[in-house]
Amino acid sequence: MTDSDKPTNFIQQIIGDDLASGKTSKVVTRFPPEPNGYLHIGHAKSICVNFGLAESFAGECNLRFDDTNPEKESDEYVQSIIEDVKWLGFNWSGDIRFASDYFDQLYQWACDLIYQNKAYVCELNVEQMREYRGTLTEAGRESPYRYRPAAESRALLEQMKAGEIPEGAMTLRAKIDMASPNINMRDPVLYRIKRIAHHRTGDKWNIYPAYDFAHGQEDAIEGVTHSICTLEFAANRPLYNWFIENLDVPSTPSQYEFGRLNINYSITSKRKLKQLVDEGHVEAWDDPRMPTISGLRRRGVSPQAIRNFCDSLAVAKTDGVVDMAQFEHFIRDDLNINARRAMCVLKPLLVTFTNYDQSEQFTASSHPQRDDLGSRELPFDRQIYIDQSDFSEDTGLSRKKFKRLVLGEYVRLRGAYIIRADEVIRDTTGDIQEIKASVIENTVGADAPEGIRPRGVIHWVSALNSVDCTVNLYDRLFNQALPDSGEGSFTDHINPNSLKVLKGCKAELSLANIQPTERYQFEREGYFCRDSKTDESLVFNCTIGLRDNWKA
RNA sequence: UGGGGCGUGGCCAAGUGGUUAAGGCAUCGGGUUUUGAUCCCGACAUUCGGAGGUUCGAAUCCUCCCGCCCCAGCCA
Repeated sequence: MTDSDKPTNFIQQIIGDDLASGKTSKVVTRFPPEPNGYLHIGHAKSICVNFGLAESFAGECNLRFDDTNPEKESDEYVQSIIEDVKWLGFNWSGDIRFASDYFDQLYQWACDLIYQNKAYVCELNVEQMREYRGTLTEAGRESPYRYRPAAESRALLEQMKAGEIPEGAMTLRAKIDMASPNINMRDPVLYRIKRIAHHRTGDKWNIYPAYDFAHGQEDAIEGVTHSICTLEFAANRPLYNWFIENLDVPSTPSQYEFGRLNINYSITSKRKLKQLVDEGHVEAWDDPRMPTISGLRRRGVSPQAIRNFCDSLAVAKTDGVVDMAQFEHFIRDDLNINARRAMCVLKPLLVTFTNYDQSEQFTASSHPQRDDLGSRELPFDRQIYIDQSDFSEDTGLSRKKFKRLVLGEYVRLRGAYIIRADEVIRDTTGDIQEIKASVIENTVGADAPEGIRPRGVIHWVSALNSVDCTVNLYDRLFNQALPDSGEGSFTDHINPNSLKVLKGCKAELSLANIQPTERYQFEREGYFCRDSKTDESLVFNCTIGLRDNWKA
């Protein structure tokens, strides 16, 4: 679908209206991750939505780190997020922004609120505050500290800031409405004491602003016009607006919410992905089985495939679960068009020709539909490898069911000769060790001669001129469609067989020195890329298998 | 349960009172093919969570009911 015939979503309609009415002159959006983990496919959707909206309306999109909680954040996460956004191909407007750059301004606004008698320092502890807050059905009670004089709150806040008050002893709270049906409005915490260093501000601060007190004001400072977030923040919107209305902010942004991305057999929660890493269920954040941007990159998924997938998703208020097959479709779609073809035998079976003793070199195109991708040379010798699954001794197999090599019959070697299997050589244990076969003359690049009907086309590699490699095959990380639902932990549903390592695979020579950023199709197998974390040996990661429409 | 949000085929969805309810994914047939890939054709909701009502006409408006998600962190 092209941009023009794609239906406009509700946010595009709102922006269109705002532009038409003059409410907005230039659209400014923002992608505001907290640097407390690596970005995942769910963030990719948010990135595409925010940057995409800005681009389509000739506006701008900021990259802002919402680093208001030093406890969970680090520079490692900041760097990974920057790399991932860049890799996806988006350009943010101006410099990278940090909530921590606004800490002074935020503090000033907190003081303003105190003098307006709309904020106070509260000495209730966590348990007491929970008790006073009330429940979903009962109103809360006002804190005994709610009406303390502004000057007193102001002095106490200064002490909190100076590190003179122990953690947990005091908070700064907004004075709104303890009976509000919206629990977020029941005197929310604005500042809490955290006497720990921040990855950017060091030990300058002993108090840090809470999300609600920071986010809208950050948007206002940056001139964000449309602040787009996910559905779970809808209940925070009245509070977001309350701060914008009660503070002397430079602009008035509006918040809109859309449904976050869920994919079956996967997880899109930073917290849970961190748990997978911390508990060692996966190798790291960029484990190729992870739905992180870095994991997908290492797996061989292209940024364009991720963007195409995200663009295929609806920006709406429904919270559905997208089928993994939909993502896989876009991964294959992009790879099919852009990946060079090569051959690699995963489970080698030696084939020796009894009527051929030369060495030739064939030229094979790198892509069946794209000449611009060039070609490569394929050495052909008297011994080759084919895949074990491509040979059978069962002569009763129908041609329709088994389009591969059968004892006594013919098969086409991709880009090379038609051959016939003549004899099976077994080892002492009775396993097939080698096939003796014959090359059919003059069949390279030519139709099969009269009377010879190859059952199909199989891939191969010269046994004398190929390279050894290791291939990592992946299966879904979870064996349950919704690992998060039901009783128990999502970790109970981890697929123990999500990684299969194949050693002793044989790759064609052209694959020996490729870069991890190049993506290949190993014909008849799937799409692969070289692993970026192992450079001493040749290791390939399977991005995704080819579609398999035949029923065995 | 108070508040907020959402329910259209197996999945994601368009649809904003007026021809036979878009499209994508998946699935199932068939064709092409030196990849069982790609590509190409074809099939796939008498019905829009349910029940009433308004209307010449309803997925779209009204009423009631049912179901699912989010909010009771000094997380974001």
